[in-house]
Amino acid sequence: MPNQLKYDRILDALQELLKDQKLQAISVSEIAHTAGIGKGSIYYYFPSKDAILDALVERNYEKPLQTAKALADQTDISPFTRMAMIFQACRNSSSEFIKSENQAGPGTQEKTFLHQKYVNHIITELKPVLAEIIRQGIRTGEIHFKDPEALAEIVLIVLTVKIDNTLIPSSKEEIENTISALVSLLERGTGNPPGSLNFLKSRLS
Amino acid sequence: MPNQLKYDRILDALQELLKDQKLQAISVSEIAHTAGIGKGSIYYYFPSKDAILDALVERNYEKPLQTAKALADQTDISPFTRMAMIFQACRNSSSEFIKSENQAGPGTQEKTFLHQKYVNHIITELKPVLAEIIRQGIRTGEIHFKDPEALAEIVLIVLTVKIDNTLIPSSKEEIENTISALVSLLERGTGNPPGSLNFLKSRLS
DNA sequence: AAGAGGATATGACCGTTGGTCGAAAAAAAC
DNA sequence: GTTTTTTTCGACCAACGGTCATATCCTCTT
Repeated sequence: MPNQLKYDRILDALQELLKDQKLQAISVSEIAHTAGIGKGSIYYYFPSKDAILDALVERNYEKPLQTAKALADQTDISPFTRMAMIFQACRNSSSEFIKSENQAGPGTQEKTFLHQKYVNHIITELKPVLAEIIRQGIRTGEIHFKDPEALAEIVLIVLTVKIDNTLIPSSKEEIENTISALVSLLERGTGNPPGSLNFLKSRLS
Repeated sequence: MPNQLKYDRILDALQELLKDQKLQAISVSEIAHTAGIGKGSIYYYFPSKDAILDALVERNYEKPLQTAKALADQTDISPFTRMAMIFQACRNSSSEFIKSENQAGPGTQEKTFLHQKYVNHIITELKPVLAEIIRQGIRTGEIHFKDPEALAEIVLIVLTVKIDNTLIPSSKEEIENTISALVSLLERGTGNPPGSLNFLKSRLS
């Protein structure tokens, strides 16, 4: 909080360095040098090296998450439309930040917490929102399901894991197929006619 | 390869130490000492600290995966029973090895490759097996679904992510709920009567 | 204008780490 | 028994994350 400028400078530096190195290979001194400050200053703004990564993830996903959260209260929009908007928010937020080259070999496995963090962040933040939307859909009779929280979690897990595309790297086609299958499962699982949720499938960037 | 005994001793040591420490907190010297050998010898068997972890993951998931794979050909057993056995295999393999204390706070995120590896390994290895089982179920009319591969993937993603319990740490109760919801979704999504797949829910250890 | 006092910034410094290496010990080969 | 190869080892190294006493800056008060 004290000096937002330096704080951001540090985050920028880490983001820059992450583009072509794994986290383990980046030293705190390196971050400090890239940010144009002394190493000691890093620890004035962050308690640990890991905390910098946490903050970076936080910063990059704050905006899409906030807009997604705002949807929960828009009760005038159909639950399914709002669900589709959340789907879209997930897609945008991921493609913006994590553009890792998926080189083969065991080297890339170090950048994974970044992805883990992304998935974790999105799911935990979005789950209550989506659950609330589902709950509203249940109330209006548009959705039939017993446990809104669990359904929200299932949807978000599959969605984020597939969209992130790091845990189980797949072709674009496979991703589409899985999401299509998820939508089919949702339709039948929530008592909706086939094809009624098709708009959820809309293109992946 | 040269001396399988020492090799295994090292893996045992790491496994033991992982029970109550995160990977970063375990030093190579510590592993060596626990294994009862000199530090230098570690590097006679493994090229790096991370390679030890890789080997450990490999060793721990080989057996349950092999047995799960063997199920694919057991066409005399009902597809649902075989699915339940795969569910069980996932549970066993994870609970056996990954017993992380899920302390709150952002500190624990360093052990993540281990979990990422687990999830990735299980899903990619088990997906064709489960898909084949589902395909057989479709052929016999016990399951109604269009895309067996995608369904298998959805099931495995939710299952492993929840069972691993690292991406979205939850209480045992929440895990049960999510899996119950998945089963409900499966029942209705595959044209089966409610409750018919209940045995898939069987207790988590 | 002076200076007191907190906020900010820093690099030398510390304990420890992952990994290397030459040499010793053990085993194998002859 | 002697050479050769495999295996073991801990002292050693560079580099790391993190700490700290000190230094600089900024803002008030007088």
